[in-house]
Amino acid sequence: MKKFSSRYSIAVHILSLIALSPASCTSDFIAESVNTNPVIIRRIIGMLKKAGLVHVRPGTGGTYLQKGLDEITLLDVYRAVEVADNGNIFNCHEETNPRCPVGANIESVFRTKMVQAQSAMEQELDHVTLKQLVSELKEKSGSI
Amino acid sequence: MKKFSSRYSIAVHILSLIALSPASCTSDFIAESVNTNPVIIRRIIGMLKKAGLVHVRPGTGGTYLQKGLDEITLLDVYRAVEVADNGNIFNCHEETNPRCPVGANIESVFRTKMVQAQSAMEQELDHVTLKQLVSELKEKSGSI
DNA sequence: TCCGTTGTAACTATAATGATTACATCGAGA
DNA sequence: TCTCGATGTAATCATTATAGTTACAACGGA
Ligand code: FES
Ligand code: FES
Repeated sequence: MKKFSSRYSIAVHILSLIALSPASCTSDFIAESVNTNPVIIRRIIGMLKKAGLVHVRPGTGGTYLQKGLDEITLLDVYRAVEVADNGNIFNCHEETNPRCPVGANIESVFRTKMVQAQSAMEQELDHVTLKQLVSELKEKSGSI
Repeated sequence: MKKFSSRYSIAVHILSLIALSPASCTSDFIAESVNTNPVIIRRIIGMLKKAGLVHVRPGTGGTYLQKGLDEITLLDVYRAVEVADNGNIFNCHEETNPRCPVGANIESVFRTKMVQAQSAMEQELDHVTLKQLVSELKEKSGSI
């Protein structure tokens, strides 16, 4: 890799904007705050919708939270958009030489350790709700 | 992203093989266990060498650990090969609209949370030494 | 001196990402 | 009912990381 897709930070941005903005949040409006193309926004909103985090008013336009701010954690958002193939961020090279004791067994040992490490990260994300994040945002920006 | 590069799992594989194999570990020998091209192995060994984890006998051939197995953690290996640009695995979209309260402030708030999550993962990796990993490998494979 | 090995450069193919254009569809309001 | 703005989505393109491969100079022990 290098880095995760910026889908994640954009998704958090979108949800925060919806939470804070009194205006109707169309993809054009959001795109202006994020500073990207509206289609990028719509794609990400599509994933958030599929995860049950928001609903959209088709035709008329506008995206709205489907849950309370304190019911959405950063982990929920992460899961909604990250799409780490089957959820694992660590890659294990496949098809090692089975006749070598290391090649035959290292995969399961390595994988176990990686699952632990990844879980530690995800638990951390699970402890932060959008409510907390948005309140920190408000502090920094004075008011909206 | 999707996933981290398999460089990481291959690096762990290489170090484990060196620790367990009585034979001289040339890139060809290692490549056969990992089941890939020797050049891939040499590239990764180059990174491990730069990190001070192994040394190589040029000319003659063979790679050897430069530290004790209990002095090398999975975090050391991760740092040696992962090259997550400047070390951050989470991406934050840049150049948001500074005139929008969310765009102006979300980056620093988001970044703080991500650093915490990433640290939790890295701490987990720091708690596993190659010694532990290799001993688990031995258990699974009987003996070498 | 020979010969196997290392260290790199160069090239290719594949895949993910981000951006963009295009357009069918929807739905509220005139 | 018709219009108009918004959504949903397909298609295309440029950029970048990765993995694999060939080629070859440099090294150093036998
Ligand atoms: S087999 Fe996955 S670590 Fe080498
Ligand atoms: S500015 Fe980085 S989250 Fe939108």
